[in-house]
Amino acid sequence: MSTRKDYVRNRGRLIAAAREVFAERGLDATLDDIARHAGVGTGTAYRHFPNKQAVAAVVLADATAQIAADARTALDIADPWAALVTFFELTAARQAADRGLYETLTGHGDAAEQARIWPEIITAVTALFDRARRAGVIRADAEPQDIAAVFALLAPAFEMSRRIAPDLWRRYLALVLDGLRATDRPPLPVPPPPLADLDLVLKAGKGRG
Amino acid sequence: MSTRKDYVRNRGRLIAAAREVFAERGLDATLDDIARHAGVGTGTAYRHFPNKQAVAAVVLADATAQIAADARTALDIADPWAALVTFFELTAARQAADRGLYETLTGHGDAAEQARIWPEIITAVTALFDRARRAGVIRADAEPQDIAAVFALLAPAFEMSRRIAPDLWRRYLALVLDGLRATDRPPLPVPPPPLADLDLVLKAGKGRG
DNA sequence: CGATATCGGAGGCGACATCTCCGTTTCCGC
DNA sequence: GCGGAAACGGAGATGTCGCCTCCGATATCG
Repeated sequence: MSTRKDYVRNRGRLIAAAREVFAERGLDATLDDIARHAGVGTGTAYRHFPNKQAVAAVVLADATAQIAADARTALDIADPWAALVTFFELTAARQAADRGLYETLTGHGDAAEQARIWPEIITAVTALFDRARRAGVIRADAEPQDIAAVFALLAPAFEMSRRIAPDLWRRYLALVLDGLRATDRPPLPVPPPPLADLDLVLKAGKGRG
Repeated sequence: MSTRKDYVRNRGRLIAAAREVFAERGLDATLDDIARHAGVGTGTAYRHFPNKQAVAAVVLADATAQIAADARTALDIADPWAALVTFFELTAARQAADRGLYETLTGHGDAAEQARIWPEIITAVTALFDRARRAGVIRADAEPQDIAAVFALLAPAFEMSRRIAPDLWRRYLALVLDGLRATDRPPLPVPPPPLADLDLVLKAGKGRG
């Protein structure tokens, strides 16, 4: 913990660069990439952080916390369905803009970060779902853990958006939300995965077993 | 092209092993994996096939052709919505059982195989969509190219199914189909990607730009 | 049984990401 | 300013991994 000017400056540059690089290229980006983007040497990067995971943890901690906060904030919206839609759209927008973020949320990143953030998200979303169900605006057989699956489904939509049109994800989010809305439709054919298997839900989409 | 007993036997073993290995582990499986699974040496594998892509092409050619055939067959079903649902369920089931297949369809594999099969699929699905739209059972703003996106969205669901419960994908397919069905819902917020960008839709979900 | 096609799998090769080492540069207190 | 400690930079050592080749061993068949 130094106060030297160059040390502080480079630390700031590294974190800013990490934010941009992870957002654009995802968690596979190398620490060398980040160092180059920050305009510092790789040695400097490794002096500031023991490894790539440490940088990712710093950069992504508040991004994930933000998601949970958004879910809690959405409870302030009076209309239960509007609250749910607002939460999904805000969260999806954050993910569409940050590849590292949705990779983290959907299981490609640090398992510890997921284990920390998901229970928080699920708790907040459960409140949103309960309210929506009481109001009869969400299909009765939707469960809070489906949100983890929905985020996983949207990951390819975010990727498409990056390549084709920045807003394309809105189309497929709307499609999924319409499927989630209450109607006279037949019940979903299979129960959701048990909450205890949330980690498995998230790891899906990732390769290797 | 030999008729020696060991040659023919090993070729059969290799193709059978490739089918299993690609289905279970996806296109990232190595030809060495396939050889080991077939109980032959890697040298043998490389004598029968110039490289991994060649094996994949042999193994996946009929699987993808089957999808297109399924779409055409679905046109024989009288009810337009039932035809669409049947096609999706059949195709999704095939993909859920074969990781190599959905990786190929959604852009992780050989670009040539995709370029060959997708126009065929889109043509057949366009007929299904047109009929459904005329009958008013599908939302008017759904386009045939959305099917490529829907398959991409389902890929994570297939992955989950493999890890958690073999039928879990049915839940999320049902959700998406319910979103696709005609109702009094607001139109989708963004147009679908142009047909000309189909290759970009498919490449999404894959890493690196 | 011998000629020849085929087999098997160790290992060469190239690519790639992680992280270290040490000569050079910057900083800051005196 | 000046000197020494702190920090920098980036070449390259290291380890991993997948692709594919080579050649001595083995199987097939006339």
